[in-house]
Amino acid sequence: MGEDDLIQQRKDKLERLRTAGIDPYPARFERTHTSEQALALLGDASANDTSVTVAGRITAMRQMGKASFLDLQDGSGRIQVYVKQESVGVQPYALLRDIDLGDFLGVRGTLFRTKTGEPTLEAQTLTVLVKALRPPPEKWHGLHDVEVRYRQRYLDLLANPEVRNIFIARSRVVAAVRRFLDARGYLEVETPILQSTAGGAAARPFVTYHNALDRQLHLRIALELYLKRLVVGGFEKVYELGRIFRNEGVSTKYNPEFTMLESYEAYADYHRLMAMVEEMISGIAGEVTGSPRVPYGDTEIDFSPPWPRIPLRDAILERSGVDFAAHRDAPSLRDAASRAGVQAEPSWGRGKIIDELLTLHVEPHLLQPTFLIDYPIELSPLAKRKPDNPDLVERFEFFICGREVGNAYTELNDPIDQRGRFEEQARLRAAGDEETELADEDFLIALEHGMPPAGGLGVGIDRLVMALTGASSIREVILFPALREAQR
RNA sequence: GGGCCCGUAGCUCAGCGGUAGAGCUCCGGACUUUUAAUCCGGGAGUCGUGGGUUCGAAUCCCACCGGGCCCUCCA
Repeated sequence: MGEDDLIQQRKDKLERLRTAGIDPYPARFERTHTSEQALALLGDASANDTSVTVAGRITAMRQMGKASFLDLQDGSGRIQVYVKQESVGVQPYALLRDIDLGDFLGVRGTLFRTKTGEPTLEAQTLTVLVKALRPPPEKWHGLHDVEVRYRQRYLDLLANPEVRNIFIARSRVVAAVRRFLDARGYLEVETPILQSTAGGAAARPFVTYHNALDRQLHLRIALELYLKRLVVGGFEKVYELGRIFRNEGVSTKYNPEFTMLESYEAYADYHRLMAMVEEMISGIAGEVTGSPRVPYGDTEIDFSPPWPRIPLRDAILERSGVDFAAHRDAPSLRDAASRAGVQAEPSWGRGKIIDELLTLHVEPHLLQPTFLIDYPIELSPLAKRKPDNPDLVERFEFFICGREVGNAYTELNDPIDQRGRFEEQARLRAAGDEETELADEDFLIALEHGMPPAGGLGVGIDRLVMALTGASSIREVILFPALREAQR
């Protein structure tokens, strides 16, 4: 029986229902209980014999002549339904002939326990709510084909409860972030996704076009520059939780659109932000998973503060033997890096080589939450210099499960220094580096009006959810991850 | 963009030069407390697509399409 035949069979059943005067797609249905609420009633002796009405999708059917058992799944769980010809009548019972797995049914009845003790709803009336025209995934093995899981996520969600739980966790993480920041007096804002120049990060943007304005636009690659304008405008604590877009490859760590949290707080510096990150993320871990320690593979991640704070220079020196502070120019550092196995291309500047040393030698080892602090100025065109060392900036990134999850710094608010940094980025771009920060004249004008000292934070929400749920691929925490166009 | 692996029934998979298979799903029959219900019977396929080698290709070779993992790219 091919797929088309299975669908035709279900269409035939649909017609039989219609012929019998049954609407297979009624507009509404009143249920009195979810499956979870109904099951809870069985523990309550005073509720015995009360009539309950539930509704859900049929996930299993065991028919035994004049009686049948159905499993009904709804948003709260699953409940077994017992349908007896004697109770519902001969005609309604015969209806089951035209019911399939995947159909939705409303059931009114009373609760009892079977002889094996399973709480069960004995049906008095059945109502067809939806006739499904395609068969659901098979029940034993469930759905494992990764491509189908991603392309038809609804089937994945129906068949695999652990997948459902990941996305429930994701929703709770986002809600907890909002609660945390709102409670600290932050204001949630929304800034443009379509921008004339996409700034705030070193990444290639997607390009699009506005017909009426006859103008090329870019999808944002970061939230940063607009949020800082708001700090200039007097909002002292702002944040945005939003989708950003980067025109780059797809892998277990990267999806071209992902969710970023960025927050800015006047009169905070990067030390304050480290304390806030520890408090926020360990708190979220507790709220979402029930504990600040979360299982990860055969070990566990401990989110309890404080997290180690390691200067980037020390971390790279320890893991690769390269002391970038001892190599003040790109050629010298390139030599040292190549001895440590990093093949730097000629177009790479000093910052890019340091970044590569970090990615290759340090990042994979940072399983437990760790702050790396004090980055070289070449890598951080929007961060404020350290007062005692102008080659370094007051910046940290934090890592969990061997992946970068967040980035923060004391914001550069000196407009003249900022202009100089953009000019340096432009020189790197001219030298062949495609991923540099683009100068944003409008942003510079804002800074020239004066931005208070401030600390800014960015957190990759997808990767945070990965760390909290033990997911090994970013596609497991994005409902509809980027894929190539389907065949056929 | 590169390397390795994968694509066979609606689902999960076996078969790896000689007539396309299993379990579940599906259809018919029996069955009033089943729960991977059971028992009897029956259906189900462009073996990802296109070329090639061969008497003969799901099986070997090449290209393409799609997916996975690893590299590259990427805060």
